[in-house]
Amino acid sequence: MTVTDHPRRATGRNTRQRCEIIALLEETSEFRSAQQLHAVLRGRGAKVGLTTVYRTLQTLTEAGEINTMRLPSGEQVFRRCSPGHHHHLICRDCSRTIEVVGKTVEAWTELVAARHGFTDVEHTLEIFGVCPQCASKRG
Amino acid sequence: MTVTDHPRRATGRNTRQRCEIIALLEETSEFRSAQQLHAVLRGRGAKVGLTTVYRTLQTLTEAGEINTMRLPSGEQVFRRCSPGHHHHLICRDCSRTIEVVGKTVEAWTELVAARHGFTDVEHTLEIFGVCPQCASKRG
DNA sequence: ATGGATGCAAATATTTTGCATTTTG
DNA sequence: CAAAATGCAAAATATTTGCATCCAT
Repeated sequence: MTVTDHPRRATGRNTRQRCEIIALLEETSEFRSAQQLHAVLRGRGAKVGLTTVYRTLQTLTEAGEINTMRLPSGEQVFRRCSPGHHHHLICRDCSRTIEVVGKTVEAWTELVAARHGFTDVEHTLEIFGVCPQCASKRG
Repeated sequence: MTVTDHPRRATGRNTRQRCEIIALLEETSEFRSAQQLHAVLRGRGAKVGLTTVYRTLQTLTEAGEINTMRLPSGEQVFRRCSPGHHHHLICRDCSRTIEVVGKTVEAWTELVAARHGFTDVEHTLEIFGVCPQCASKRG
């Protein structure tokens, strides 16, 4: 028996700022940095401090409400949890991104981690290549 | 026919600093940050600037002589290339790193990419967790 | 000698923290 | 009201860059 819905844990008080940040995260499932999120909120006229954005994202991450990862540049990016873990197939030229799901990989990483006695396992996998469109443009 | 040895490309001038950095990288295959490497060199009495360490690591990375990745903390870490493509199982607490090889994953990424018509495919996969030692220290 | 390499200091960039003030429950 | 949340400013980190000097080729 597996419970698949996440019970939307309490993450503190419902302040205006927190609600706005959460609402923004709900809009898309794309990864965005704290700075980007803050800029969007400011652009919309919402009065939210950058510090609050950072602190809220941290709280939400700890509560398991959002996912986070690091870009190769070192920036930390966040997105709302999408129903189901997946990876990305990214075009090196045009950045087109395709979401892919892989039971195979999930199982393999679990196995490898378990074999070495690791717990609290997570993983990141990104596939980079050139998409058909960009490949044909090249010749 | 597959060539497995890397031809040790030229990476500029053989300055004392560069030689010392490269020699240090050769000592182990563990991932270390620029700051760590710099501290070790300084500790040994080698006169090398942090800036030079950063610049040398960047040059070596571009030349394909060393591998680099980001820790969840955001720090960039480097290590000499080991022969053969592999992935890492990394402890979130102590950063202990175990190299793992996975035909399964390699095959899966190839398949996924091919299915979408992608070419020139590469991928990155890192597994994060808590190693047995750190887990027991926690209780 | 000459262009690449170095190193200091200063600039960036990102994220965190101290603390006084505001707000939610 | 009390505890939690906010926001500013400043600190802490990590990395990069300007520029004068140095040195390997």
